[in-house]
Amino acid sequence: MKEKEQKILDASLKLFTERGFQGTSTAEIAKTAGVATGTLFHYFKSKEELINRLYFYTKESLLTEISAHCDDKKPFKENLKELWLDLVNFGINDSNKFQFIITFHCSPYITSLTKEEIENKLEGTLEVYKKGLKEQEIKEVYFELAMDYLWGSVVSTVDHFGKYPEKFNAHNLDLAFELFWDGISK
Amino acid sequence: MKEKEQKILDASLKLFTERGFQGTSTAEIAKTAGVATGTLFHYFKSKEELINRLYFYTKESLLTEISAHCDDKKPFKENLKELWLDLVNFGINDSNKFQFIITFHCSPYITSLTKEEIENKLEGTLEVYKKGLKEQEIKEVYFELAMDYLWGSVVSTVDHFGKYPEKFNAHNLDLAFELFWDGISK
DNA sequence: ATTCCTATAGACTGATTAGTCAATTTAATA
DNA sequence: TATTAAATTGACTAATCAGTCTATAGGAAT
Repeated sequence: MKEKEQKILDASLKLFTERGFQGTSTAEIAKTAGVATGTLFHYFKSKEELINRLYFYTKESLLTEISAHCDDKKPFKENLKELWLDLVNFGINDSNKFQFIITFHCSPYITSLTKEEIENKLEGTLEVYKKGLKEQEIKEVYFELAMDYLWGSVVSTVDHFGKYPEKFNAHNLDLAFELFWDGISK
Repeated sequence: MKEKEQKILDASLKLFTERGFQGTSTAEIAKTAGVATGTLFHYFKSKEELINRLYFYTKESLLTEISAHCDDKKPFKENLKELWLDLVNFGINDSNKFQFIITFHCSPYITSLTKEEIENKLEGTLEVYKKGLKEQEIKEVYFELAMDYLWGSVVSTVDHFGKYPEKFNAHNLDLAFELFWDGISK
């Protein structure tokens, strides 16, 4: 990826997250990225293409962070905790990307094509869960409900420690995971 | 409240939720409400005042819906379930208001004054929780974490049934509550 | 050296925006 | 009925916006 293209993505991520899509002008993005508006439209044919590429880029970052969490030697709870912790840590350390994802995941500017492309990449992650289900360690709630419960727990945990940074430590992180785990386990 | 003022609030709620704050023009709001732009600015001195009054109004609606859930004769779990169900049902039945609240609760357009005013009204709701804590029915997680866990569970449940409306029935609602309850209870 | 393509710049444009203002209608009161 | 204040209108304006266009600069290939 070209250097200026990356600068434009970084600037957009920051500004879209802070002020929203319509609240951010392409002129501001160009200025923050240190390029001319013409350069922005050279790499991205419209503001909408820019936000779609940005959505794809942030979701890819998230997926990279959470790959490979199914070590058959470890107990299921441990595998699941690693996944949960990776998601929460991504939310806290890469908070701009995480906030962008949750703000724009149901935005009308993101085309369904963009969403499909990235959702397809998510399949692997689900393996952990399927294993736990097979081993009957977790409740027999249907798959979609369990997944939304997992994601909801991650989002509310990240939001919580964003609101109370002084509470962020290993002990409270364990507490938050146990809330999630005791809900989902048998 | 004057009739046209209410029409303007209703139109704003719909349009802000669908297209965002910056994505909605005052001209569109006025047209949807069936008034002239001059009338809009007669009742609301700016677009920002409009969204702040709307935030206050939607949060008041939410609070009205969830009042008085501490019947000492009933077991704690039942009281808490009523509160949880009222929140979830509000999210599903008044989905515009609910979506507006979660979309704009950390928006820069809502002043901290507006937020304070409404948060103060929330105190009463917490009584249920305090009772359960005293009776040692729930885990000794600190107060703020438990509250954020409760709200997170409500949001993810509402989102879930919004995504899969065909799954919305009493049985699955109970399932979703049990996920929450088994997390928080001892 | 010449050709040709990509990268970069920033002035410019037509469209849209939040908010104003002077004129008019409505409603209430004296 | 006459008077006055509040409600309502929509044309108007100055500012801002997304995207275009023309002009250069650089570098690779011939």
